[in-house]
Amino acid sequence: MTRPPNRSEALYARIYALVKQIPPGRVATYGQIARLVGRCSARQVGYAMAAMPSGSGVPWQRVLNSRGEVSRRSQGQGDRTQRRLLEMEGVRFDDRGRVNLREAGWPGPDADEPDPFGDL
DNA sequence: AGATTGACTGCAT
DNA sequence: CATGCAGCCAATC
Repeated sequence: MTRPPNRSEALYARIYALVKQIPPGRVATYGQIARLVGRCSARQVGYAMAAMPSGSGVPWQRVLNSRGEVSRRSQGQGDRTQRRLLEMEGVRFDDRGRVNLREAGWPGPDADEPDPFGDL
């Protein structure tokens, strides 16, 4: 049979699958996704996002950096679009353009629902 | 095969 | 809390 799929492709598929599990109004970090996927660094997650075709159904806008901020893109105004999409979902940014990960952070794939007592 | 870049992160200053 | 530097893995030249 043909040779097995490249590790990179499987890795990308994993990343996309996890990002798809992030519920609206929540955000995750590159490092968080990387750890959930395993054997993957945050850079690969960012790279996967950049290599992802538009319209793939992946809520890429819900992935932020470890500081809870929208990462600056090398090209285009994608970062602006990302922030707008998140605000539209109810994610609030402070004056410095940062999101409170303690509040809007995605708990994980096993807790896709926010806790009812999530008030600190 | 070596060097450079990239939607990153953690630690030191 | 802002800035700087090293580590990180894959893609591109």
